[in-house]
Amino acid sequence: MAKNDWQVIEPASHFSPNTLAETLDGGQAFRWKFNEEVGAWQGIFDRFACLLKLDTNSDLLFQSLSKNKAKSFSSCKAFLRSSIDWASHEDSLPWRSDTHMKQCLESFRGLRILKQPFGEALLAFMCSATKQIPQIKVMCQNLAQTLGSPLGKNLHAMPTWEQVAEASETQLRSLALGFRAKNIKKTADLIAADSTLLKQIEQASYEDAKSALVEFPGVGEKIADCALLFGTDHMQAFPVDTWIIKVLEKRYELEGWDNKQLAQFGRIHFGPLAGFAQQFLFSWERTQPKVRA
DNA sequence: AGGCAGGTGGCCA
DNA sequence: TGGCCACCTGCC
Repeated sequence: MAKNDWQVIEPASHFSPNTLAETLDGGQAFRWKFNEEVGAWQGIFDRFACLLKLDTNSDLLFQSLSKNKAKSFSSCKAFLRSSIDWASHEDSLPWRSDTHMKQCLESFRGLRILKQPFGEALLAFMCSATKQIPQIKVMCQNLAQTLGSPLGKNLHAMPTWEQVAEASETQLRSLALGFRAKNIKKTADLIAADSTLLKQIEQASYEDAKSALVEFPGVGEKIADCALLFGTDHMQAFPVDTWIIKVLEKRYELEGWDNKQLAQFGRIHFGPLAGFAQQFLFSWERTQPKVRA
């Protein structure tokens, strides 16, 4: 691969190798893997495939693997939310008064929230119920390979919801979706039946979008918050999953609070960037060595 | 070998 | 409201 195929997509990026990995492959997106041969992250988002790697001077380098290289480049910038000043976002989190938050920030400087296509985020997180990251990645890969549009070189986009709707529940089950298949099929039918529905939800306020999302079968508060955090600009969305429950109980002494109360605590304590804070808590907790009883 | 995993929905008191 | 349980599937 010729050197000049690489373009600087973000000069002097705020990423470390670790936080780039954690951002791309730490549980918010499921279509990235490290390509050992090339020494770069290879990923697919929207209708684009590309490579990303950090240069020694911490420039972030990009190489398109799909057609329409110019559009691929600008779309990847949007996907990375490159225009956001992430360092000042970090500074605005309540680390001054919250020692655990401070520790998480110090461990994951440069971590950020990606901007995935809304429909993709919703689909991926509908797959995520009681699954671990490697298995969610398999489901997404199966969905893309079987139902998504080809991008060349055995690369496939995630299917649109209309494409999902064309599959039967049985077919979806054969893609290792398990009991999620039924709800994903029903949700796909609802979305396919109203061509503006998903766009309307995407453009609605946080509260309105969340109420609309939880109407879909198989979408509760947690999945709705994930779709909104990773697929829209609503960074106040605060997904409460098992990891976050653990942190809030242990570090914030909130034993006995239910998930709704925990979500409310998160949005109040961490503020308008609660979802960004959540990602630090999540990454820290997820990468802690397991303690054996 | 059985229990559990980035949940949700249904049923029961 | 609050607690309990089934639900696919793969991995420890």
